[in-house]
Amino acid sequence: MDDDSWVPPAVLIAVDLVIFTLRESRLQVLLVERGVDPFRGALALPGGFLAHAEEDLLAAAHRELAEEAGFAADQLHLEQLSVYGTPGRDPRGRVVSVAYLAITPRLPEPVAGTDASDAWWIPTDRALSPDTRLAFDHRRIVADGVERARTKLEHSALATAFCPPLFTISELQEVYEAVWGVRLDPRNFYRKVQSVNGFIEPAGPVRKTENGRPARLFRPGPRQALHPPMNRPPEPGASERRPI
Amino acid sequence: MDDDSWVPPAVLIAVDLVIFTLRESRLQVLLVERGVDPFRGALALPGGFLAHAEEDLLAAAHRELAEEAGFAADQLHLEQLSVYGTPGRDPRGRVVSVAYLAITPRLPEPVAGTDASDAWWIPTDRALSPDTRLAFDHRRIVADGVERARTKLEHSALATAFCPPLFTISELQEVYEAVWGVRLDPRNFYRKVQSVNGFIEPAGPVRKTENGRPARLFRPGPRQALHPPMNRPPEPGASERRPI
DNA sequence: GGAATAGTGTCTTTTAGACATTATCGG
DNA sequence: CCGATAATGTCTAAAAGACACTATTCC
Repeated sequence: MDDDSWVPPAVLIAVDLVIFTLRESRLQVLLVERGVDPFRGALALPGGFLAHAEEDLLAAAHRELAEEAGFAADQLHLEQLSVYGTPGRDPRGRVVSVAYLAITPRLPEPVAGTDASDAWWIPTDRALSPDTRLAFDHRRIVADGVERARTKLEHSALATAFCPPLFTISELQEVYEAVWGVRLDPRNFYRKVQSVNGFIEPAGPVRKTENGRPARLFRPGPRQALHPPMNRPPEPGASERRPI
Repeated sequence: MDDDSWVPPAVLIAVDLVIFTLRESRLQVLLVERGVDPFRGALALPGGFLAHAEEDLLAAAHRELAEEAGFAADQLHLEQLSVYGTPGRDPRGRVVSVAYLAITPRLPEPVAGTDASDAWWIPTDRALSPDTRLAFDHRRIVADGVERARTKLEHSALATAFCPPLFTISELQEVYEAVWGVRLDPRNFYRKVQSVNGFIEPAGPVRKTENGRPARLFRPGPRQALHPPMNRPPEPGASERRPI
């Protein structure tokens, strides 16, 4: 196997961003239309190659976040999702891509300062449908991101990242319903979410108007990991419970 | 930023393996003593560079698994843990390393067919202690692996991977106690583990001897994700429960 | 018999889930 | 008043946790 002339192969490193938000009560992902040729015209996740050999992966992700989606550097929390390095995944050569997950509160219609081609918020179920053509293996990356978001909602305070700095419990419930794709009982949700340690805390006796009775406002609590976790209702598909 | 002469930087790709097992009722990790110069003499995770530019990441991990730890190719399940690519992490240059997690049942004393330098099973708490010198950022990788194993034990049937094909409920409990670092009530554990869907299933009316009453044998069930999950006791550190 | 581990039963407390009821807004 | 949403209360069923007890082996 080894001989003296062997040197390890060098490959290209890319970062891809799965940026989620909530719009129209649906989980949506930011996609850009590719203007250059591998998959020109197809939708793709924001991302790109490392700028130089000394650039940190997370720094590259933040740079792409600013360049392609107009988000200020540390405006958003980025979390590593997974790595995608199958040899054939990029026709230009061997590319290993590190995917990052980011969450943002509701934003004004299009995306702020898009540098490159146009960027759109696309509902994840539409992005994942076979009708939508996504570049590279980005359909799988989006699917992994959705799955990650779903489980993180159970065990972490991630849901508050979808909300503005002050939010009502109904708004928080909307996040859970959209990401999990289920309906939850507002009364039980109300109780549950307040019984979990430092998940959310009251933000003054302030209130807010809309249609019915004004709701109290809350802000994210100090606790990042939720104990006990939020309970995701079981999928109706599989038969649960032991036979005896 | 862009100009026509710019080309993306190429970096070296490595894979590192976090291989866990249970020995002496403790969670242990496989480490090899480095025989070559960056960190020569220090302990490190098994791993290495891609063999060639077309090698798949998972295939590279399996190859290293065989070369450095003597495990047959698909004898062990590998799962991606995380990526480590901080610019200074390898003195030889820019290296991005993909870490994989693997679990193996108890094995005979040293490691089977170690090709390279010597390999040892080291208890994770010792590997993570400041006294132990680990190469590169491998202390962090081991720490991430332990954390991953802990949470996977809650929600997946991973614990059975620590056990031989047929095992007793006590043996399974030993896994949970070692990885979580807690004591569990054998009677409640017994009930709980059997009430979770397809987690484990009885393997004939067979039995086994040791010291007291013979125990029934079980084999891993079909279910990979556990519903409901196993409950990890809360750390005694933080004050739990809402104040009112 | 005793020591040791396996397995069962029972009780109490907590939690999840279903759902009635009251409260506070804008008309 | 009505409609709408927020917030609280109440009941029931399920699950978690504590722990007594019985069962089966070896000595």
